[in-house]
Amino acid sequence: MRQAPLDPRVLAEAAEMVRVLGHPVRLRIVELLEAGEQTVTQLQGCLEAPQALVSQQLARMRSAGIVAGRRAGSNVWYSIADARVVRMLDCLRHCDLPAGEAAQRPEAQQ
Amino acid sequence: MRQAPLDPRVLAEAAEMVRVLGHPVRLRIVELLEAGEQTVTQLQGCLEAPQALVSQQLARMRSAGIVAGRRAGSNVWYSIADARVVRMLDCLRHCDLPAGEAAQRPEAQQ
DNA sequence: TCGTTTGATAGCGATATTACTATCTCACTA
DNA sequence: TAGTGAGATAGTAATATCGCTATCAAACGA
Repeated sequence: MRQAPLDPRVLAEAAEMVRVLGHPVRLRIVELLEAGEQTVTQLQGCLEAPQALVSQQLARMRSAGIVAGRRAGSNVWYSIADARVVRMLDCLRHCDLPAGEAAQRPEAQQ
Repeated sequence: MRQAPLDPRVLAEAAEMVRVLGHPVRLRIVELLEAGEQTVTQLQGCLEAPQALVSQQLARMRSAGIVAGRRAGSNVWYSIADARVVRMLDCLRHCDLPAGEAAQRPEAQQ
């Protein structure tokens, strides 16, 4: 039974979102944001990455509509702005390949 | 309640997979493969894209372990090789934002 | 007002992607 | 064996991404 294919526009949108998420730092950031709003400094602390890098990745995600920032005093609190992201994370978590899948990949074996 | 974060190794793996999926043509290909094995020519027909492009994207996905090809005579039948992909598609489909989400994006709201 | 903290950007070099054309390798068949 | 259809791959130019340093701009506190 054929699944209904994604509408072309939705697919393009989805690909764009997925691409932005396909980066280790950005993926970790959204994972951290899943727990609630975080400031750049907080994220920076968790990621142990230079501030500029964190800010850059946030900017990229912001312009993709994945996260949103809200200024409060001298801080900017970031949060997830696209519901699809949460489900993607959920999915990735529940799909955590049990170490076998990666191993049994043929790929240049021998 | 904090969700258990993705294991770092799994996260890196996941980011890699997600990145590969984050491309309109590749995303469409896996969507087509969801319906079952397809040859390159079949995919090419659906995608209306030059053969080399399809083959290249397949190669990229193959080397990422996302799809697998099996030769049968002069044809190569491709199929999805990573279970996570199917769930990702599922997730994207069930999240198909009904044109509203994109519109109500805050984005530089004051 | 001066210094500090928090965050955003500019600019840059290195590297990766993209999509294309042209070519090459198979497997099959006349 | 020559020809053909199905795929894979080299080569390439345009563009995008990555992560860095340096700087800029607010907001705040002394």
